[in-house]
Amino acid sequence: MSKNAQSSAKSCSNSKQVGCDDCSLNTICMPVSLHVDDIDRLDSIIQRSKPLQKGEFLFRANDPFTSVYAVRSGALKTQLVAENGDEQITGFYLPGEVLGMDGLANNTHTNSVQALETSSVCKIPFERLEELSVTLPTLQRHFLQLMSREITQEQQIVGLLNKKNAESRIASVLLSIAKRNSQRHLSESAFMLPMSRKDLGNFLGLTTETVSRVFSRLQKNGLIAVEQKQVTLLDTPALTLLVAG
Amino acid sequence: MSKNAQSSAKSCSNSKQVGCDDCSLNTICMPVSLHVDDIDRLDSIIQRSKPLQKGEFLFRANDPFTSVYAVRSGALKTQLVAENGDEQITGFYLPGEVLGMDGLANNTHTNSVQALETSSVCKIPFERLEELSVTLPTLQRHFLQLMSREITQEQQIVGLLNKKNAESRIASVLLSIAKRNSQRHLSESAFMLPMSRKDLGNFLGLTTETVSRVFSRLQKNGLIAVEQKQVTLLDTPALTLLVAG
DNA sequence: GCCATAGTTTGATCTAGATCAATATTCTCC
DNA sequence: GGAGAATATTGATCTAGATCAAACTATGGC
Repeated sequence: MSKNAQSSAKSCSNSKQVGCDDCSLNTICMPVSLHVDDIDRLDSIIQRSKPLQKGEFLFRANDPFTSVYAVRSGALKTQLVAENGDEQITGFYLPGEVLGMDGLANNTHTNSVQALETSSVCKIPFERLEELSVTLPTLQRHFLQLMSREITQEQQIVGLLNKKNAESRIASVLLSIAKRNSQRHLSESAFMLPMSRKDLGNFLGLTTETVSRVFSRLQKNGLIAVEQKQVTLLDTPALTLLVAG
Repeated sequence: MSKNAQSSAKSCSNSKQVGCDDCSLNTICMPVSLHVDDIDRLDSIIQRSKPLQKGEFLFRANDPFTSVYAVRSGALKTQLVAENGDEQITGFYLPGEVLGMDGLANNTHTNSVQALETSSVCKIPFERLEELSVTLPTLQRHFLQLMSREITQEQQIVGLLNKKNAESRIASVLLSIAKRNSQRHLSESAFMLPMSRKDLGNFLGLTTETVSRVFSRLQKNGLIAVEQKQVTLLDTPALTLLVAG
């Protein structure tokens, strides 16, 4: 059994055939109070396909927009590619999180989405979702909220990049992952980073070397323990203070 | 007549009582094909109030979310305020542009919005808009697109901050304003910057000094002419190249 | 018109993080 | 299991832009 398959099996708490109503992630991706038969209707439009292997693309920039996607297991990164070829990672997506709304503006995706490890997603065709939304106002509102949250998150990142040094930025990402893990009832103090130092640096506007140095320094100062991709937060209050500072 | 009143009268091509159907900005803020009576229905929910003076707030962070707003004249800035007090400007909004969608996520605004000069806005109560959207799917879709565009714009800014130097960032903002002016059939090579050097620096993650120096350098190299807030783009291709480089 | 205040410009110096470079470690695939 | 390729760490040096400092200029209030 490969390492990827292991980690996939571990992070995917649902078997392939499970529906939304049985999915342990439904409180994250669809935290709306829907009737049982409404959930069934939602469930009926959702397509589940075979998992993406590490490095595989879910879709690419300029692909036509058809659907949004909920992550079921694994982890993915979204990225923009500039004309000159250099890439900007715009986000990391963990189980329960929804991505793909970038494609709505022009019916074409601006981001490419790539699996960081073996990952599976639920594909939600947008036209079907829109039809469903007409009779389910709370579902409609939920999607507006998801998008609004995406906007405010991006704005937070802009603030992070403009106002914070390398240590704050790294601390912020670590705490963000911790928080999202705790929402999935996983450990919020010990976890596997799904992305490389390079990806993390790209996302945060830092070089690989700086990311590595900051990890070493945080470890030396007893705020975290790092062993390859395994990270343990040893002093969350200090990390929180770092982010604020 | 004050300078502000002049610039307001100039940039506001609509008198106070004009409706959406007569508003010269409707191709920007509501570029959806609506029937005449649908426009009237939209028009009927929109509230127009007295202009904001420079420095006045449209709303503040933590205010309850009730409405989104279309800029009719003037210019506004949106900003986040961190716990430690420092501010991050998240956007500048010009006539025809819609703001306030940040409040949808938690029914509370995360941004504060402040007038950079005398400005008037159309207030669009969101609940009324939602009701209207049920029977006007194109209106619904339009709002999703507005929000999607906001997400991709923020992502572009993240890329700008992470990958580009001071000159590129400034050039990028100048070209952005030029483009938005041209959409309003104003000059795209000569315009008044509505924001201070400080605001521009805050937005772009630069100090006032650096903004000032870059302006001087771009002027010395013949790419722009600057006289206080009046900017003239003298070599748009070179500026475009700067942004790409 | 005059003053106070805020905003802008320009110069000198400093520094966080980039860049360059070398080594070490971990994956990958035969 | 081993060769080669990624990926990560650590060190030395360099630099874009910050910071500190000092004029200079526009602007709003009286």
